[in-house]
Amino acid sequence: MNPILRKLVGHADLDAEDLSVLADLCENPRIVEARVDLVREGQRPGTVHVILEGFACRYKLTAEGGRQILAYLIPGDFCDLHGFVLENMDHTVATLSPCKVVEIQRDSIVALVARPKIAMALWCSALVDAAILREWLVNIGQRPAEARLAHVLCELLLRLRIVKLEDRGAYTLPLSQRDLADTIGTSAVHLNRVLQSLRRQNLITWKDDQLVITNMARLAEVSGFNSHYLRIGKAHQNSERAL
Amino acid sequence: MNPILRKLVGHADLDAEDLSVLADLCENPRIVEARVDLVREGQRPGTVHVILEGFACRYKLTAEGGRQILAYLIPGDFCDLHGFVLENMDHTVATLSPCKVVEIQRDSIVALVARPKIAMALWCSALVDAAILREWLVNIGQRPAEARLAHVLCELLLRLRIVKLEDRGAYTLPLSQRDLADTIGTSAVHLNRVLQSLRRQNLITWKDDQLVITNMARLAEVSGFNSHYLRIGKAHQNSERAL
DNA sequence: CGAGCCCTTGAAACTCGTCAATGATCGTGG
DNA sequence: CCACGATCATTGACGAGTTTCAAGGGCTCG
Repeated sequence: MNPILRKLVGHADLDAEDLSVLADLCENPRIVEARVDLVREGQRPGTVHVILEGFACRYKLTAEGGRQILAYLIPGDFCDLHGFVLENMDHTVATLSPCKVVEIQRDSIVALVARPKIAMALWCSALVDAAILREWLVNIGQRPAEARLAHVLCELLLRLRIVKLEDRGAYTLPLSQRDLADTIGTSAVHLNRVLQSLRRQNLITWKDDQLVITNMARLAEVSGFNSHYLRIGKAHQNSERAL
Repeated sequence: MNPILRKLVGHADLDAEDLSVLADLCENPRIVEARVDLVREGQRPGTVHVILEGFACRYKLTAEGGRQILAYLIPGDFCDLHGFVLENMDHTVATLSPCKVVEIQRDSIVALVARPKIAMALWCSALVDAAILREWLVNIGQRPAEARLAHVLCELLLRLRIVKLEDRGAYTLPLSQRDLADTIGTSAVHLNRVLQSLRRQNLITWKDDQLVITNMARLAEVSGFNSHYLRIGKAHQNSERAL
């Protein structure tokens, strides 16, 4: 079952032909190993990348050598639709874990957005991405490191649930501590301490890439997490019936 | 001369009729005093607001009472085009200074986006807004407070230049220090100290809302500022000829 | 004239970053 | 096969950046 479908059905009332067009996109996936740049800052991508399996991210490097992760790209996410309108990328897209990726050609994208419901779903999805970015800014700007980390873990839980990659508070989190540090803007050392604080409070466990949120209510509380910005609608909640 | 035009001509090759349609929008502006919410989080705006004069912002409040400013809205900026697609706002839009604002009705927006070049220009403009948001995340996540402040001031210089509200490094900055603190995620006290550090280095002066960047090269250097993400193209640089 | 807001400054406390060292795991090549 | 280097997680000590608390001065406005 295709994560693109799972994601987009939450944003628009796709009909059978829409679904089959989307399913056809995933014909020839490519396996990409971890830590590979898919599209680099300054480039103009000729194709659109979609993640089918694994974790990828957007990031930017600073002159001082720091890396800021700007977004996580999880199965079902389109990486570079903006590259279609603007000349070149203002950031880099890279895999964090091994990934299964499809590259969609320009023609296919044009065919996609010619279908009104799919265009609507992609449009909504882009707006949710922007809302996530705003929430990250609040997160990094206003909260202490422990709350920042907790917030990111809460958000991932809900995003992965949409594409059915979460099971009762548990999901695969194939990241290094440095990756997490670069997303919440702390040093790797401090991230480690904050992580252990969450473990000591019995809020999470994390071993062998398996993250388990053992107390979601409490984790959401310490992080000030409110899922509203993710716009998880009825369609997503009952996506088993919608499909 | 209309700031909407100044801004959009940089993104698309608008013809005479496009320009006149855009100019007609600004017929009945409204004066709004400082610190007034234009659209609140959770609401679904029925109209689209455009700033013609003054400074506004997007912001979110946290449970702990903190405010994070997510974007500055300056003359020519559309405040809530996304409200058209999604049900409700994930953040609040408010004036920071007294503003001249126009409210565009749904019908007029539909008429606007029916014109391909205007739709393209609005689309590009939204993508630049997203790029600015990403750069802010890098700014807050990776740089120390002094560089963060310097970066914001550099960005504003260039954005205001596009709409001809900057003159040889000087522009009107009608914000309080608290506003700046809430944009770079520091306390107001620390912002004050960092501000004075920039003044002591003779990089800026700021008095009676008049900000002067006395050494742009140096200010850009200390903040790691690179204007690339703003996508200021040829059309903007020679906008006096384009109009 | 007083109230309120903004800017400014000092001192103390705290969060967080840097430096340094250790152990664990893992893939690679000798 | 084992040694080696590389990457990652962990911990301690120290210092820098930043917050909080507190107080005072300048300004506007009622």
